[in-house]
Amino acid sequence: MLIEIDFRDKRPLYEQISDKLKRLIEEGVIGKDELLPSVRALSMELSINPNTIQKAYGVLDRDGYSYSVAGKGSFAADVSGLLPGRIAAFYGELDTVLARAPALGVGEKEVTEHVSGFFRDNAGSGRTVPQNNTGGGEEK
Amino acid sequence: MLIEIDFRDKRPLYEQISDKLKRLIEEGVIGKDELLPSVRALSMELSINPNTIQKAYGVLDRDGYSYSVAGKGSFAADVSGLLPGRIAAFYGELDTVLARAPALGVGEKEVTEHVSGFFRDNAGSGRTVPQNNTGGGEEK
DNA sequence: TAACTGTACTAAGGCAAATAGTACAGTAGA
DNA sequence: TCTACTGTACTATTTGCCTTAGTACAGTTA
Repeated sequence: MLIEIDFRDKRPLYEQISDKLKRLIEEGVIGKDELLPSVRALSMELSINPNTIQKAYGVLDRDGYSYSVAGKGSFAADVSGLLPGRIAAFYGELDTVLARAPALGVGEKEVTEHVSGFFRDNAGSGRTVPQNNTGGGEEK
Repeated sequence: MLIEIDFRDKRPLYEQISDKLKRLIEEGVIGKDELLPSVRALSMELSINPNTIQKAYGVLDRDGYSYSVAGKGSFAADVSGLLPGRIAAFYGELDTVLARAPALGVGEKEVTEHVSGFFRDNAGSGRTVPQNNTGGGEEK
């Protein structure tokens, strides 16, 4: 299934779930206005209390990754507007990791080569962000 | 002082303390076989319960960053043997961050330029890992 | 001997996460 | 309308981890 729980992960369940759903929406695996699994269905599938799923969905709504309609369900939102912030966060996390390089004796050359290797290996799956859905999705 | 507590950080105090001490030892700020502050002294300085400091020191010992001798104190260990593992972990974390790049539309070019900028800005503080202490330090 | 060191306990309080159960309003199809 | 789904909002309880508090013991050093 799309979502799997790692019980060795010390992070809260609701955080794992919301994070994974965020990434699926970011990557376009769950498209704009697509119906997310219902709270109760996902709770049964993962054998997790519905309240925990509800909390995860509340985070998604709050952070702009989904919108919920009582009686209908929760739908993936248009996240194109979140792009600048997410890109800034990406570079911030990158800096946090890079900050440890000097103490490890890892220089710019090694990092650059590693980056090249990464993009070479992921050339096939390197899908561009699906941000050109303008026009097709009507607000339900 | 070398160690400061960030009470806005949601991580446990003992984890913050052990992490900061690890980095200080990694970077050579605390040299091999150098005496760490005592459990009680650090607990008073940070206004934290001694048990919390003790727990942090236990983590350091367990992870090979220090060795403790009852009656004498805790000393920074020789972490040169940990380098390969730490470098591997570094690249692992780097890959985790890079994995989000494609979905954000961030390509190899942008990442490489950002990396160059990072190393350019940190040129002064970019100290090489102090791994050539072989011979000087005797096991106490 | 005195003052330090690390270490090992027990006990208690606080807090967030997670579970359990119930209830209510809105939607959609038979 | 009836039924079954949907999200949402509560309260209560349990669980586990973190932190504090206090005490105790063995080893080291001046």
